[in-house]
Amino acid sequence: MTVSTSPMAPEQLRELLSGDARSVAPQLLGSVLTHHSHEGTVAVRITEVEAYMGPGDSSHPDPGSHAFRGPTVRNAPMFSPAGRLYVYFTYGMHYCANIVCGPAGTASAVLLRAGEVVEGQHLALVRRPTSKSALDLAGGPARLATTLALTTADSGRDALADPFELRLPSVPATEFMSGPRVGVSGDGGSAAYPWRFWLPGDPTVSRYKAAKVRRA
DNA sequence: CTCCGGATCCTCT
DNA sequence: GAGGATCCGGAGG
Repeated sequence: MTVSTSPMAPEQLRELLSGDARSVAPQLLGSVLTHHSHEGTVAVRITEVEAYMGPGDSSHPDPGSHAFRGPTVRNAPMFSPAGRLYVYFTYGMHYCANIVCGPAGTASAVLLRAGEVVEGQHLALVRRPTSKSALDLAGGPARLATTLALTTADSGRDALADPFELRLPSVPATEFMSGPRVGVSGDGGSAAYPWRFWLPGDPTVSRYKAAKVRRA
């Protein structure tokens, strides 16, 4: 797969990310997040994201957001300047990573849900030995975080500075899909919050699973 | 292919 | 004390 991204001055990129997550999220489709370490370099082209808002925007309260009830120790990076990482630990074993958006003081972030490993496939496979194909190296938010070696130690760090790089696509995605967010319980996961965005037809995007209906 | 349960512990109530 | 922005493997169709 051809990757076409363009370099951009960090301050220009940060300005772009300072919009709210719902408008920034689709612009991140096709972007490439790179992580360098002593182990090597892994780069992921983002194919699926979700927007989460904070309590500051009263016109769009987001009950699915970690920041819905205000700042806590865990979600503090969501309130920090655009371009930082917000990484959290969940289900007792998984990490998930967001790019913080919006101006400092608001809590707007984009969850990186899936991507394609475009550099460092071997290292990615070492980090995710259970992967059965290249497609699932970063096909899921926790898989993507593992592939890039992201943990809570990275939460609050700047994604636009060493050891990270973020490049937006040279041409923004002209077509993308949107729909309800995955795994969000309550109203926040309903069709009233169609804040999941993905590149149509990309094989790394998780197949949509409708919430299962249960009988009493 | 789909469905379902277990893993495992941090975070906030 | 409950539940989670998930993943994986096993059972069944």
